[in-house]
Amino acid sequence: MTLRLYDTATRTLRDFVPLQPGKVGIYICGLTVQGSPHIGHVRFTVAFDILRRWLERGHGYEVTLIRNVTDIDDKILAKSAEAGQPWWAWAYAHERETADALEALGVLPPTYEPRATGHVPEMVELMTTLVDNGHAYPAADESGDVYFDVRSWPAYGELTHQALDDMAPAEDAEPRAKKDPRDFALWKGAKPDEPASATWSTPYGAGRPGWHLECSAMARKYLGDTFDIHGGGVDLRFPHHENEQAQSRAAGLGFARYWLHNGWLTLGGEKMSKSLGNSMIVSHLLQHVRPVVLRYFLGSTHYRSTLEYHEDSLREAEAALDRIEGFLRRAAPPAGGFAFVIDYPRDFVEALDDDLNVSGALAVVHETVTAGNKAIDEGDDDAARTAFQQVVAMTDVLGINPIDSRWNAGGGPDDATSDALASLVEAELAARQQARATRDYATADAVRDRLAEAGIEVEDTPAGPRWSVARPPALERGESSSADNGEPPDRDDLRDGAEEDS
RNA sequence: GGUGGAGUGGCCGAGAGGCGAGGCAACGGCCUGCAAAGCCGUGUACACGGGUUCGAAUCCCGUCUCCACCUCCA
Repeated sequence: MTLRLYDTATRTLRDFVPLQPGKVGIYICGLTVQGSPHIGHVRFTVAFDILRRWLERGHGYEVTLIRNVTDIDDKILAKSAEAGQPWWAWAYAHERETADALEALGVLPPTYEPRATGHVPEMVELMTTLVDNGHAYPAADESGDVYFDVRSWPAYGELTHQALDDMAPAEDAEPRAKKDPRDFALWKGAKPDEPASATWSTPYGAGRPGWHLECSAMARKYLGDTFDIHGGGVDLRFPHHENEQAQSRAAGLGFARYWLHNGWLTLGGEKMSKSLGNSMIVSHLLQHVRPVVLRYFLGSTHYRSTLEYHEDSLREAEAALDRIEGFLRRAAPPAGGFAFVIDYPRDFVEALDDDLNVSGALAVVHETVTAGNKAIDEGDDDAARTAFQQVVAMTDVLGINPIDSRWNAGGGPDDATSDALASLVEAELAARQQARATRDYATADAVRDRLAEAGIEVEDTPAGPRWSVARPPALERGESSSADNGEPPDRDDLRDGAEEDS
């Protein structure tokens, strides 16, 4: 089977053929660690995590995944100054928070996660190449800025299919010494009010890197001059990715062979932004909902589509996931286990190979769950076991296997406590069974009610009663907005849309 | 002005000329002492107007609406 991916550079579905057989290099633009990530910020990590898992598990590729951390930029400097902290402390705190959120969501760590500030020499080298070959120039004023000369690169605009003359020129707050208003900064000269720790010296003066240059330099360092896939959110297509490609190719590098861009998470039909307050911050939301439920929601639709979040989204995700989990627990393998065979249903493979159609893949998961439940009802152990294996294999690829120990590790009672609880519940259930045997249903139901009050759910099955500790339901209706009560809005909430940050 | 994306049933969401993806919700049934879980069934969905076709949600023409990007947003 061939994996086909939609390449936004050519706007076509292309067969994926890696540069080197058996290996795939992927660069994804990571987050600028200027604040706490909201769920819109992390959608792309789930989307590309599924791509990575499918390349590895479905196709056997060895994947090198690079996701950078932009740990210096205007907003980090501004916000840290406002908070009275060093910029690097501010950046690191949010880098940690982001990493924790992604870890909670089961996003596999990238092969390398380079920080921009750790790669200044590589950036300066790239910049020097561009100045030397005439595609970049130091600003004529004394600003210390270095600009890319878009007029010197006829292919500029190629990635996003725009003609240079049709682009609206930037309305800079302060006029800059650019040859063309569309020239973009490779390097930003140091400003007097900025901390000295935020500047590095270069042949063109002291300053700090521009955003675009970072990614070109880091992609080259870890993936080579030419690599397979470059991914990111659609908003990064222009200017960021256009600029990356222009500067890298102008420097003689092949750069990315396929471009993948993911769609938005929307709320009320509009792009999620920070003006929502804190309710959508991943760490806040995870106080109310299991990580696997949020992961299911974020990964439930095609990566290029917008994904609409509404107040019932997480409850729907939880219900769907509970159905899958219910089947896996019903079909739990014998204590001794069995030889596990990875066996993806054909339709599942076709769905994911078709530009990662996760909705189609999830449909196969649910159909397999239905077939498995039916097999259990009919006592067809072989069919039930096959379905069990398939559902585990498929949900592992999507990162939503509800019985994966990663979702259940930590936070629970220790073994001794669990054992004690089990003996108490089982004593109660034995009494209830005895009552049921003598048709004393009042007593039997009283036991069940008592257990329910303690948070123990009981289900009668042909094999006898089963019990489990009930979970609190995901996010009650409206809770997402009330979660913010009493908290002052972010400063950004008070600004207009042009200042929205993400 | 330029460049993209999108309008599918109560909701979320795939699909892309003929067979109603899937999930959530709802209703009915089977099973159950009763529940729960599970299974079975129930919907006449494709923004609007034309056209092509034996057949259009899907192709063509036109219209409307929404969203995004256009120099540091995932």
